Amino acid sequence: MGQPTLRRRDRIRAETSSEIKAIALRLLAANGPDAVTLRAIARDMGMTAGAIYSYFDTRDDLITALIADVYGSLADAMENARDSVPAADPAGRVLAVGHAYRRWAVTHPEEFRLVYGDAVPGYHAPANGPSKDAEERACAVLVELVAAGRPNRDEDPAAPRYDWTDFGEDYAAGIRKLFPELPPAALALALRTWGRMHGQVALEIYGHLRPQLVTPEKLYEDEMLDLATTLGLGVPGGSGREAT
Amino acid sequence: MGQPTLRRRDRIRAETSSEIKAIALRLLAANGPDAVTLRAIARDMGMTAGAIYSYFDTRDDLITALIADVYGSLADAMENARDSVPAADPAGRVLAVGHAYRRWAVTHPEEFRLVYGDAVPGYHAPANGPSKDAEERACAVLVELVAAGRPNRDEDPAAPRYDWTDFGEDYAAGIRKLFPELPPAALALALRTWGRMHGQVALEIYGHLRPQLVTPEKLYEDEMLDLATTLGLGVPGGSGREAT
DNA sequence: TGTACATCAGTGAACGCGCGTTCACTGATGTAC
DNA sequence: TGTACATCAGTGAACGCGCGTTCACTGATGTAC
Repeated sequence: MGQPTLRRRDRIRAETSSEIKAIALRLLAANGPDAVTLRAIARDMGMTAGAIYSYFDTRDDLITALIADVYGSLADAMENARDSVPAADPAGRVLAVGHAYRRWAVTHPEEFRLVYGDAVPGYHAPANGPSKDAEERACAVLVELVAAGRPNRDEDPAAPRYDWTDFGEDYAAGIRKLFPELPPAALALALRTWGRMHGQVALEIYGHLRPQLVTPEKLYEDEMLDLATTLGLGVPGGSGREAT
Repeated sequence: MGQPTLRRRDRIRAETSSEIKAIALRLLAANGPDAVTLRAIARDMGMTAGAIYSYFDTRDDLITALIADVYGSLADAMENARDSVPAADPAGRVLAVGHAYRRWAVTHPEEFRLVYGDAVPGYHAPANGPSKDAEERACAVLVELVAAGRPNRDEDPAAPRYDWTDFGEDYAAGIRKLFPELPPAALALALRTWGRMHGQVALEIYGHLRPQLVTPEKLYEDEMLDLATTLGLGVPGGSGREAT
């Protein structure tokens, strides 16, 4: 029975690999991005720095894996938020997803910086992007929100301004496979939605809102309500067909 | 005549100090934040690293000065944009300022990261914020934009939700001195405006929009048009009183 | 069950690197009379 | 105008630091018969 034992070694390998990432995250959250070094991680694990090289070829590979994990957890949070509100209440879903985005960022500020800033000094992301999957999942959630409002937005003057050549080829293909009937303007609106959630959150996390504004969540709430209106989704709690 | 010569020394001091910052900026723009080190700057100037210490007490002091300068240039760009459109066309002003914000960021991506991200590894900003003046100038521009739309926004349901205790004391005081009749809800709206400009720009600069979206300026244009509507400013080119 | 061999995770010491910062000094520039 | 002194910008060598990465090695774990 060579299989079970081989599997045992593999399992231990996978566990150690996870532990490396977990400790890297802990260091990131506790002491900021500068603290995430191979030596510090090894120190925390009671290992030698060199040992990490049997798990990750390079420091940047580790960071890349970290970003993918972290981005995945943000995508999880967004998906969970979406699923926590019935599809019949699309405005409610926008609010839920929006607040999940901010909530996640406020609870995981260093992770937010890792994904959306240049948290780690000297890190260079691989060419194809460090975490295409998670980014696509997050995007899909937004596209779904926007798509729900389409019936109320048909007269949108901006609609005819977009066609698929406005988007990256691979990216557009990926999204169209998930939403075959989606018009390009809806994807544009989804990206605008993302930007709108992102703006206030980024300002808050990077400390540009906090001393000046005492109640950022109130401001964000207003922004999300206005966003739901822009998307033609009516008012939270409604069916999405009843316009304001 | 001791004065003129004393002034000469002072002038040379000021010039060298400026040159240090200029070279730091050049390094930042050319090679990214990791390249901004005292040694690299000194190397570029044909000086010794230690010499910089007669101009800046510490590396962080230099970075702080840099941020203040850079933020000031962004504030300049915003003020110029505002002044390039007559006050009678408030929606046009929103578009001008919005595009100036993005334009500046796209032309100075590293500087944008310096101000709004954590560009420089190991840098810790001073307690009172590295560039309160420039931030206040930029904010004032936005408040002015929002204030211009007030007549058309009196029925805004969000208006009564804010009072001055929602804002930092010093910050509120500074703004109220500039705009004595401003209601707190207008300041809230100004911060939301900022967030809205910032979101898409930050995504673009940090590379989250670019491969997926080919025409970010088009998307941004739409966002700014919608923003002008939200602010109750009507349509660019109009007087601001004629609602859509 | 027992023995000979293979695998491989982790060691520990070393490498070269560039950094911020300090300090005793030199030499040109400016000052006072 | 000339001389004695003060200022002070910049030198150059050194400090200690922590980093990523490499490599020959050890010793426990697993494999084959």
